[in-house]
Amino acid sequence: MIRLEVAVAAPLSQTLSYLFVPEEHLLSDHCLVGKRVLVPLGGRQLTGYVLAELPNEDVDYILKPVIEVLDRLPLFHPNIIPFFRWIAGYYHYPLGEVIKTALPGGLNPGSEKKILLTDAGREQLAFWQHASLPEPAWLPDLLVKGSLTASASKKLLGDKKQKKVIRELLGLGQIMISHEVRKDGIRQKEETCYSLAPGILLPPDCGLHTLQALDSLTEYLQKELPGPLKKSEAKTLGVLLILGRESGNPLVPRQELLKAYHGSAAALPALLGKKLIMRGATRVFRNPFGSQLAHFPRPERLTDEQQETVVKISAAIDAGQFQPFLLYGVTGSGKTEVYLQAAEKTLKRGRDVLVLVPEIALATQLESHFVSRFGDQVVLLHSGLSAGERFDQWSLAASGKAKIVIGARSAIFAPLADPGLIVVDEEHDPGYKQDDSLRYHGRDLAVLRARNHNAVVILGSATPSVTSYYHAMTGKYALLRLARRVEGRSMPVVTIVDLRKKAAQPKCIFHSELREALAKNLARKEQSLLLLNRRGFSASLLCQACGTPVACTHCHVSLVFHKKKQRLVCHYCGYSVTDKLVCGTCRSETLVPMGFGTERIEEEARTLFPEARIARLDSDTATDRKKFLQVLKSMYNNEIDILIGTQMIAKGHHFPHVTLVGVAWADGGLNMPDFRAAERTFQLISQVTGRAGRGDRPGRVIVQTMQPDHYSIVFARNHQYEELYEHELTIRRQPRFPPFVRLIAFLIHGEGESEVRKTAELVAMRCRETIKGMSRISQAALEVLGPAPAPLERLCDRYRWQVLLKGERLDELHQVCAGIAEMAKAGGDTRISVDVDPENMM
DNA sequence: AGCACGCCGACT
DNA sequence: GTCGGCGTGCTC
Repeated sequence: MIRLEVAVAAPLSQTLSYLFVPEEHLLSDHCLVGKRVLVPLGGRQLTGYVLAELPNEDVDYILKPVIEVLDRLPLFHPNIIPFFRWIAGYYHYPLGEVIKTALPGGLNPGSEKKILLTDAGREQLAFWQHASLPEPAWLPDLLVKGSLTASASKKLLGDKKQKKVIRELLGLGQIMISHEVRKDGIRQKEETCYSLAPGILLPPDCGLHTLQALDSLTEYLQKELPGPLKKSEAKTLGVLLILGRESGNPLVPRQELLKAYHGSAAALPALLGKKLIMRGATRVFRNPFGSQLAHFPRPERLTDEQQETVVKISAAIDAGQFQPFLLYGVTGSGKTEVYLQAAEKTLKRGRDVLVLVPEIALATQLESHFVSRFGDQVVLLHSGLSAGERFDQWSLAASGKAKIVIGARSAIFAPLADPGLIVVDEEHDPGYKQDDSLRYHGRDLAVLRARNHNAVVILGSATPSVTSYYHAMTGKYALLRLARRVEGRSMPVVTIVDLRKKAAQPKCIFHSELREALAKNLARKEQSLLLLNRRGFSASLLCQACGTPVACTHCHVSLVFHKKKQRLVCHYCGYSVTDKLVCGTCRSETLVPMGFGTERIEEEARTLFPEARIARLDSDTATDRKKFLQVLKSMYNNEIDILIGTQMIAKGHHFPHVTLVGVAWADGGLNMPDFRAAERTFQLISQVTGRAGRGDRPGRVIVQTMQPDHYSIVFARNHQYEELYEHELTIRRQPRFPPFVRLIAFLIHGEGESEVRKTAELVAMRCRETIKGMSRISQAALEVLGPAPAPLERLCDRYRWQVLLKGERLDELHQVCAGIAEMAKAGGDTRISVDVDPENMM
């Protein structure tokens, strides 16, 4: 009998203990740590994660036993558990939910309340169908199917009504409630295999046989094996023997047998009957790699800068100590090759490699490079995979079969036993910060995990985040620089076009410079890229009579007009209406599109250059990874002249034929109430600028803006990263903002406006009170801002208020935070979420 | 999060 | 008097 420490997948701040009674034969050598268990908790059953096996000392409550062990093999290594615990503490999130977030989805069984129809109910229902429909609408619709989960009915009826209906019908005896355990949706995929039965006489020289020599082998087997044997049967045996030898595994998948010799389909059952072969199953791992990955050969030589960088990283890998690097390399300077060589070195030392990339966009590029170099040691973890593929890739890493994991943000939790190198590519990318539930930062966790494993971590970027560069300047990270592009390519020339002066050309997004440059590029048969960071046709529809934009009914934002769909869409909650509208304020019917989106740019480009091959890439056109890859591929193959898109096209792609990049409206993000707005604008322009001139011909960039003198735009034009960094520091020193302080944002949101405001006031008050009770020095260092309505003060029918906490020391901040986390469940549906190190201030 | 337990208003 | 509304607190 053992006691287990279990973190359950529920918002509990503590872990719980359960009893486990092992079966005799499994007693000693099967450790449960890292496996999931099904456990009872307050009248229901849910998934828990075993964190430790504890000595069975007495406790003052009665332990309940584990219901079931859900895994045969652990899902994570025990050495990652301190990492999970740290995350739970740092981000003020329940440990069980942290682990649930970390694991691939779909592995979370638990009991579920189900509504079942009784015989009486069935009769009643049959009667109703002949007469009129009964009041609860889901009765005929869904109970006909036999059962309905309580949560599904809640969705249909609303919480209150459903409770009433259920009680009524329960009283009438027409339904009953049952608790059923919902099992994993995800299974291992298995494949039928055959092997030769043991003890079969083998030909002495069988090591030499190949499929070419099948006929002689068949003859041999037919002669030597006892009992009459059809030719097809002997041949099947021969194929089985050869394929088994070739792969080194006597279990041969049925599919491969059939492929090699079609006649085996009929022979297999006969052979089974004669006990000459055996049937089995092996696990197969679903393959998420697209069929057509480009092959990238190893470059013949590195640049001097690359060489120097690799040497430094190699030394750190050899030392086997925690060492963070910030690799600041301009676009096109060959950071990827540095990663690859560092990975190679790490593998040689017998350790694992973890590579993080921002969302799917980059995975494709880097993925190809890593697969070209390391083959099937590489697995992939990102949102583009199906749940089954994800689970398989996870298992490959967990079992040690795969040594390299490439993935988006959540891959930081990949179950590698011994990561010796963690790479975070494009470390400045805001996509590394998860913006709901567990609000972790993939890059920050990468540094932490590297520290836990005594690993090297490389944060790579052409435009490092101000925070990371600050850490490099203050000695927390070692700085590595790649200042020059590979093969002596020059940085593109950037021209800034002042949109204010060109207002004489109405309603055209392409001002003369850009239009002429596009035409020229088209004539030269070179590719162009056009960036605008807003999808849809126009930013809004404006009432011409009273000037009011059409707003979302659920959010405090204007609706974006999508011309092709002929709908107005809310980009926050997805609400949409047809464009046949009148102004909500003055009933006027003349609504005019205002502002631009990628859809509109595409339309104008097609009118302007009817002969050009134009494509658009944004989340409207790239609905899945396949479509996304298709566009990238045709771009790569020079089948597109002008590619229009959102930031999706700015990130990390290598398009060797692009020589012109246009930014339609560079300062679009500058007016956001976010202290990082300028930093982001600089990054976006620099990143997209970096797409130009990556081939033999030099690149050119045209940036259109209303604020040509803004420092972020001027510095981006001149490729002056350090200057931007210095300028940001002077701005952020006073009033204090990161990197000089750390932030914690409390977001208070709920349906009731006054309730939300009141709770926000309470949160701010509680913060200030806690601070009052602290030392003088702490009081001076800590600062509470707010409460104030969030910039997006209403989203998805919920009002939003903010309280911001500033401080330098972690322990002080967390002390204040602890008091707030306690009150996280305010009255009604008003919630307080804690965002440590917020990236998105909206 | 869910669910039980417990304390007050409007119905038979 | 009870039914059923929802606020508080616990879950090994």
